[in-house]
Amino acid sequence: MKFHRIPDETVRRLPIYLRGLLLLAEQGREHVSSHELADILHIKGPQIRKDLSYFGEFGTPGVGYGTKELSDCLRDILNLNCPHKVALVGYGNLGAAILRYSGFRSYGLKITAIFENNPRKIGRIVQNIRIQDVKEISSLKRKKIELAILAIPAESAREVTERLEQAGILGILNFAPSYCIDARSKVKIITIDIGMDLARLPYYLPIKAEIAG
Amino acid sequence: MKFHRIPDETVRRLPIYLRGLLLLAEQGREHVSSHELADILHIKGPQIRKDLSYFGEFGTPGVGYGTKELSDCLRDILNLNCPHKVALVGYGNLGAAILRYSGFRSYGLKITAIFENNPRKIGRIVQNIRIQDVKEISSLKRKKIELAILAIPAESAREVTERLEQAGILGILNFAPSYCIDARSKVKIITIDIGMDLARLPYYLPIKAEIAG
DNA sequence: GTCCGTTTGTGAATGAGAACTCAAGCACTA
DNA sequence: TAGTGCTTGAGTTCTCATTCACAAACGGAC
Repeated sequence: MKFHRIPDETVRRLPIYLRGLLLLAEQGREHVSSHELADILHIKGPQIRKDLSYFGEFGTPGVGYGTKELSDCLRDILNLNCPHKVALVGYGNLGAAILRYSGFRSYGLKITAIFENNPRKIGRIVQNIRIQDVKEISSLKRKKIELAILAIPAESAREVTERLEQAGILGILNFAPSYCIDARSKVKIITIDIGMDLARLPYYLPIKAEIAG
Repeated sequence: MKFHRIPDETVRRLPIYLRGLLLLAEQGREHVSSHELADILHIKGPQIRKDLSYFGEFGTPGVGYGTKELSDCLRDILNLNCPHKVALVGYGNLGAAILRYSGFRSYGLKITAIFENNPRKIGRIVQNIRIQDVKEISSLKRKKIELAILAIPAESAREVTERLEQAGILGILNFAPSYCIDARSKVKIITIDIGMDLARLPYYLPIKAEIAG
């Protein structure tokens, strides 16, 4: 294994591999070949092998990958071994849904702080967490929280992002449109834009009004 | 403009262009250059021009693109001119949040049917829509609904997807893990996997425990 | 009507990622 | 110890996407 820059797409797939392996390990499987994993995850075998080879040699020829070993390694690579505290900014419909979403916990990610704009929500306690004023975001530095989920309207996204950055946040999962956020920010931002994804779905409907050229 | 296969990535960006243009038109801007649009949307100018050139010639040299004209054309291309009814499957935390999300409406997309598994929710009326049993999904054919949003647990994703397909659904916005869904389905499926996106965020944290090679 | 500054549309060049292929390696058998 | 059947790891090829660069086109000034 030589040194290589690791493609973004590879990193994007690592959590998928991890989930598949955990599933198999749960079922009692000790080994799995890249070919079988490919069938399960709908990702081609060579793709899986190449992705993994960027990080080391985890498999044994003739046998495959140890489900337990490889999932442990992937946890290490993804930095999911130590638990991470996450701040949730915005407790509207989406924020509330995310707080209640349980899928994060198995990866050691836990929401431990919530911030809101709306004075009527500030002070309320949900899931044992007191909702704080957005102005108190700076307190995150003290609490050593490095990750945040941004579930607020587009208008305030830029300002809040800057505030998070100043509070020492290093990674953001952002649900606001990506253009709302300062492009030259040093923080790693992963954007999920549900509206955009739904808006391009009708494009694929077969009965399509062609536009004049 | 010669005939070209249109790249997926281009289609993915079209709604972004549309949103930017609508924003500018609202502000009273009549024209915009690709360079200015690039600054706003954080997408390079040549990229924008090339993307648009796949569909026709919308701009005038020396002037730029008409905000109104181009946004109308993009609406046509994206098939967002006629209103679309959307079925929401799964009325848990996420489903409820999506129902209340208003961003869809400006694109002519409206949720007009809701399905659930949980007998305690079936029959309830939310936003003037009666929650139906998942078993009644076949009724979508009669109602001429072609799009669906899937906000259900991973376990039932495969079965429900098949049901949707049989009911004539042609496009799905899916929030379950992508491997849960039959890969050889003919329906267009766009998957959003929030858990996966959050799980790879810690990878980018600078203090990273390197794994042994 | 002509010149000038600006902006488009697009072929060509570059870059990134996916897929293919196969030599090398391991388990198992005898 | 040698042979067989799988499976990995990685160099090569191929496909797709982005960026560059420039000729052609337009508005406005004079």
